[in-house]
Amino acid sequence: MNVLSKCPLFKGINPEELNALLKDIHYQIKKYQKGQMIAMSGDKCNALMIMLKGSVKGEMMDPSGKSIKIEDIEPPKPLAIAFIFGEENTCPVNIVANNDVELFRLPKDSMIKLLQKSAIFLNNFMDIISNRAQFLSEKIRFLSFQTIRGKLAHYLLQIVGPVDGEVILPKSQEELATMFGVTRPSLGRAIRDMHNDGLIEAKGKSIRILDRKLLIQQLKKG
Amino acid sequence: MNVLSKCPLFKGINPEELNALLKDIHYQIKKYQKGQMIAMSGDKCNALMIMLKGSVKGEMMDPSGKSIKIEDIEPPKPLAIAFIFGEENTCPVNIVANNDVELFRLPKDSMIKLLQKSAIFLNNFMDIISNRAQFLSEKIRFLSFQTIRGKLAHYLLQIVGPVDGEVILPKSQEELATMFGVTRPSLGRAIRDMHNDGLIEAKGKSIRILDRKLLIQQLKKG
DNA sequence: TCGATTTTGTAACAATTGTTACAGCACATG
DNA sequence: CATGTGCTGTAACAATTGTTACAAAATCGA
Repeated sequence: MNVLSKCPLFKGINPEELNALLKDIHYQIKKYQKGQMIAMSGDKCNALMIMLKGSVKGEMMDPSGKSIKIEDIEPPKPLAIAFIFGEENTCPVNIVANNDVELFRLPKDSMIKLLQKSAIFLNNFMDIISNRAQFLSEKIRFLSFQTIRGKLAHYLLQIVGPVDGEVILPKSQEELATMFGVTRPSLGRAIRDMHNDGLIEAKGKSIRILDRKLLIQQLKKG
Repeated sequence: MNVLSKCPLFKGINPEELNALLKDIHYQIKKYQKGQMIAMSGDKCNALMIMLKGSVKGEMMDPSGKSIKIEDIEPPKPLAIAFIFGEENTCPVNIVANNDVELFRLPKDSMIKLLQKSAIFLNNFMDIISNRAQFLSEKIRFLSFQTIRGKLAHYLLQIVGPVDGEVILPKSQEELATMFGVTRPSLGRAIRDMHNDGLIEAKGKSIRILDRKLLIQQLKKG
């Protein structure tokens, strides 16, 4: 349970306290193999689930069946925590194991007990919920970029940060395209065009910003 | 305070109880005129704000300065409730008064007091937060439609519902376009094309579904 | 009712993205 | 080293959306 005490939900609760809290509470440890579907879009969110091991991806299927990758989640983070309560407490994404996965699972009513028992847990929960809302809100903003070039400019400025230099893209073009909600050849073209226009130097996964001003301008164009 | 007791945050709390709860708590009533900016994207969300009178709109500015209308909010609903806590408790949208507006404003620390005082309030808060997350999630899904026709099919099927017949669009094309994140002439073209293709009959704001099957197919195409 | 303002309808052209297909490259494995 | 797999680069064409501009229609307020 080392990982569990590192979960942001238990911040400020030391391991002894955590054990005491979990004493009268029914939880499970669940395991999944690579590729297994942990939760399907539309399934009920009836439990708190915290990553103990491995990695999962959250994907949203658009109406035509194409997937938009929302994020990868690793320990010690919780899954779909914002969707546990409410009139329609369904999971809005497919959650799939990227590799072998181990989850701490706490049914909803046990979780409610925890919320009532521990003000620290309650406060952490509310912080995390608002962080999730900010994340979703930021995703909306990103999807509102009108052009692939705009999305790319935004993404590159984010991963490169304020210091110029070469970075290695952490994802394949296919994965990035899925994240951007566009097709891979189109993303490749945008990279090529921006390389040819002198904004970046792109060699495979290696990217260097050549003209940060132009890149920021592209960002502002959306 | 009639409106306040109707707010979903106070569901299950009768007016006497509500008065008792608010007794030791510092709140304000704020007024705004049509067009006034109530909160700006990036402003701190340090208070619970509940609509008492009037109507406000939440808009997100995209990088190029174009606005995407997120929603209109009326009494007795709370504003930006999902963003009050967390590391980055900033408001992600501009909130502008559509007309004369009156708000109940409760500073964050007073709100925390309420959460600790009333389990009903706490439960209602968690329900509403999850409802907001579902709403944001649905917005992401909507923005992932690839075509304007797809967005329109989705929107029309939503407002018409399962019963065929003529509906009057509740918003101008310009407003709908803003909501869809597209331009007004392009939206008009999509409406015209779908009219010409026999999916709908469109006369100004009046829309009748002619071929629901084709419309659902269009929805599936994204 | 009239004038002002807003909304709708539309065309033509430009820009961007999607689709399909294939070749070449990089990396891992036997 | 050879082979298989996954990724990248790219072209050509099709489809969709944005932009600009203007006329007509609808709505609103005095």
